[in-house]
Amino acid sequence: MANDQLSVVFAALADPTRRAILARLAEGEATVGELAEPFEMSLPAVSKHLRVLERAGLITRGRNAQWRPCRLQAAPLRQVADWVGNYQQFFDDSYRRLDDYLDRIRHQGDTP
Amino acid sequence: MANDQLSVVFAALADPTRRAILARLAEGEATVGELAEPFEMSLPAVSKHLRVLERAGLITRGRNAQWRPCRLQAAPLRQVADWVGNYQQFFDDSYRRLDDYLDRIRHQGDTP
DNA sequence: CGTACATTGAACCGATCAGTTAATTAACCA
DNA sequence: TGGTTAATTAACTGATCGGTTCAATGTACG
Repeated sequence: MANDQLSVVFAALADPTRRAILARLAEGEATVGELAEPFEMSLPAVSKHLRVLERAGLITRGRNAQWRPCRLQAAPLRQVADWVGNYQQFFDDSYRRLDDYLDRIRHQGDTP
Repeated sequence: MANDQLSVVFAALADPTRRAILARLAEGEATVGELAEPFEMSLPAVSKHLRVLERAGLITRGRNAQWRPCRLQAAPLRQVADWVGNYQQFFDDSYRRLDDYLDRIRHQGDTP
């Protein structure tokens, strides 16, 4: 995998377990054990996922006795939003073309 | 890599070469040779990148004699935009917290 | 027909990934 | 102090990635 920041973020997001973890963290911070609970995989596996998310800057980890509460970080998600936002114009064009197409087939029988 | 659609799309985006290819295609369709031109890698390497993008639904390929023109497809990018949009609220909260914080340190000297 | 061009396929390589189990660290608690 | 709990590290595995080179395919064109 490439090591530029955006690539690291996208790679971190390319896994449903990690996205589920982010969704959980959007509701508030949680410990590793709490985050692992919904999954069938081992704890070290979850720990590795968290490390991937941390290296992508998507989460930070604090310390509270023997717990390591995780918190979601918005910045990389904004990066993603900004990147995909560059294609907004393309979305719009794409929709316009679809509309045109639908208009055309809609009026196809009008002038045979 | 997981094989659910969104994971496949994110994985495809987790490479600067592939993102550069998409950026190029946002300006209009192009052949494999044209797409490969800016890069130092071999043509088969670019061909592989294109296959990854195609399997993610990010591009489609047509046929024109011995050329295979590639076109950008908006749908998966919309998927990404929608996904990240779910965190918009979190962005806003995050900004609000930052604003609060900035306000606090800004007024720190006011009431000692 | 034969040759040149655009692209893909096949086989291979080293690196990384996602998971496992077992051992280790670190903090609490009685 | 010793035991329990939370989490990470270490070592290993099979699969996938991103790149290479060389060969094959398919199309145009003289």
